[in-house]
Amino acid sequence: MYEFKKTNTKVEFFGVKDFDLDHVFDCGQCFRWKKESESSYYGVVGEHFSKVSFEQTDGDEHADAIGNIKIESYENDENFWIRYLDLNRDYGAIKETLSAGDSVMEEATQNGRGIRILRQEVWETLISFIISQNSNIPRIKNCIETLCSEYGEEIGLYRGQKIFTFPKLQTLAEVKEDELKSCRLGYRAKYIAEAARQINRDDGSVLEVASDMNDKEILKYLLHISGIGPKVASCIMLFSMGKLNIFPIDVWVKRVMNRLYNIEENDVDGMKEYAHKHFGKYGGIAQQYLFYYIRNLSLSDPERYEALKIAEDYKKIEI
DNA sequence: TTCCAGGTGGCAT
DNA sequence: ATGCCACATGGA
Repeated sequence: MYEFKKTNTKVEFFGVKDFDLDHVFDCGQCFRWKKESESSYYGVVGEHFSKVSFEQTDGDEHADAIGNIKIESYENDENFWIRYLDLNRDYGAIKETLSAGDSVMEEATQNGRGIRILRQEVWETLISFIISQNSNIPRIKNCIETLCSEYGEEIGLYRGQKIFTFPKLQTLAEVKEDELKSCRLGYRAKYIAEAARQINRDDGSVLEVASDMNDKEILKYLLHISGIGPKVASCIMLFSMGKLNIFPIDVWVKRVMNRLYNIEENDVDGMKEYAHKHFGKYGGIAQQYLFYYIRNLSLSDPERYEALKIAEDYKKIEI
């Protein structure tokens, strides 16, 4: 178990296991953390500019590293960061469980070692994943950054860059849809304007208590909001409500489930069933390993990734 | 140029 | 319930 130390503007955790900053911030679950240097990222949590860095103290890069996390922020409540970074969960044990008898997962967990499922703010996650639909990660980041610079609050300057908070519910609920279009959100501008008004009308505090509701209730609430379907709802539940059992299915997960688990590409129910049966309460973590794995493969080793496709085509021909 | 990207809403069967 | 298709935009 780790130890911690803090001051007014700093929180440090020592001896943290199963933690890799790049994998945490770059695995596709969050969009606003920016890499500043090797092993250091900066971003905004709530109202506070924050800088997170990791120093490895033991193990090599191919093993599960042990090291120290340093957070420089006026958000200096260690419990906030423990929850945000999911530090009290034994990811080593989870990886072992998931990998038992599953060579795909063995490779995926190795690839994504040090991933932690963040517990992000519900409102920010909700809007971010409405934006994410039918888009790609670089553009999602751009859209969110523009949205923040237009409607967020400027809280400082860092290395010549203005730093903004994420826009508040009230702010977006009052914005006209036409105005939102200047953020290059495309057709999602309408969804966001409408979603903000709906949530505001429903009393925004539902988002604060949502985590305590059961999965069905949360899903029902989220699905009635404009621009939120099954996939976006799943991501909101997984990345902001601590519902680690939820298994979001997007194009990449469809690909990996099809090519490596041999499930029909459009059989979403079959994939959910498989995840429930084999990944159980850690379905969401498994999903993130798989998502990060297949996406990395397509970027870093296109030949091997394409080979999976070829294998799939060949299988079809055989049948 | 055309195709695709962490899908959803609306409409027709 | 299930199957299409339009929807904005930018990068490959």
